[in-house]
Amino acid sequence: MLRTTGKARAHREAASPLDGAVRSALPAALAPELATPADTPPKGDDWIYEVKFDGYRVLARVDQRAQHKANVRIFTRGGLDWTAKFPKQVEALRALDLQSAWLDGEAAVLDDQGVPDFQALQNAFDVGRAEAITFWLFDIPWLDGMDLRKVPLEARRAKLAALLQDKSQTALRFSEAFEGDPQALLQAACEANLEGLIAKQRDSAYTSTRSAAWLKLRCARRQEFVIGGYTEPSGSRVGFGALLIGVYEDGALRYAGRVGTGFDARLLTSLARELQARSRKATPFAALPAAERRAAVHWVRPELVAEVRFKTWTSAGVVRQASFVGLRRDKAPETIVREHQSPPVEVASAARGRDAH
DNA sequence: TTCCGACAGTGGGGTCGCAAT
DNA sequence: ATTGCGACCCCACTATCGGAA
Repeated sequence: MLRTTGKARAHREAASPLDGAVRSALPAALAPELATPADTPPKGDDWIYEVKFDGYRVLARVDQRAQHKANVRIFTRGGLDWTAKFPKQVEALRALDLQSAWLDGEAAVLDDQGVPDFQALQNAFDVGRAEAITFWLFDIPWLDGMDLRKVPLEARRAKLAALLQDKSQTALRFSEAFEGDPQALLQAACEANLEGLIAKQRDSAYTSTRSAAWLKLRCARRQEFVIGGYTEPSGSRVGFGALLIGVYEDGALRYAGRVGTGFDARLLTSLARELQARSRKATPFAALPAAERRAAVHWVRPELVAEVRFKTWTSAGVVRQASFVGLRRDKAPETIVREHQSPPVEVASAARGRDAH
């Protein structure tokens, strides 16, 4: 099944009656396989490792037997038809030496250092900038009438690599696999500022669900932030919605975004009490984005320090994909600044069991 | 019986398009 | 012209439930 929330689905079907027909072109059985988050690399040598591209997941359907224009279509993970956004890829897919196929990969834009840049990808959809987009293809669950989903991963990838031998073109590229000591590979990936690695079992089938055969190994950053405010909870949420966090820069508290996940119900309640006890009228942040000035926010005295795990800093200087780790009562708020050279990899953390297998 | 995977529901940043102001 | 909002993309995380073990 495609993974969308019930709410989102209802919105979409109400918005466009065509969407249902479009989604039906994407067989439920070919929904993209998802990786399971893991804290430590797997043991053993029956795994291969690929770069985790920070982009949009794409599934491409090619059917050259049909002579009409729609013989190549590109779908998002949610099943939306985004063919029109990738003209260069459509052309390149038509030129492949095959009759029919489903191809699985990630659309990404690389920066100067060869690191996938998510914001650059979003900008690339502007007119005339789609040239920068590359599909990094890593799987082929269907080829020339053959269902390859039960075929071992390495055999599928060999077929895919054979189709993508032309390295001169940038529209479509084969996502190379790496072998070796997983700790060292992950360390190297993180030092290269990559988002992480995907570990895949060599002989695994293509399962269309979240599978333990595909593991997501993240390069997470973490550091402390000063809590300067919080938002109201909504829906069934208790305590508060999100924390507004910041770091000191030239003696002033600079806004660094929100963190709204990582708390359980008990922590939401107890933290809310501590925040209310520090309530104040004026914002402690030096310069707030306009949207944040308008938002309904409660300000607090900047006395609490939160440790936060996040993926990247955005160009606006706020954290992306942040989650709360814990309060740091041992840290003085005035000492909290942006850490530029923090060790990026957290391979040493204890396996939490569930994620690791 | 216990455990685990899938799902729903919170929360985040960013872009786009469109309607309201 | 500006602002607000929802629909998309990416995602992290918790709570819950039903079926597998």
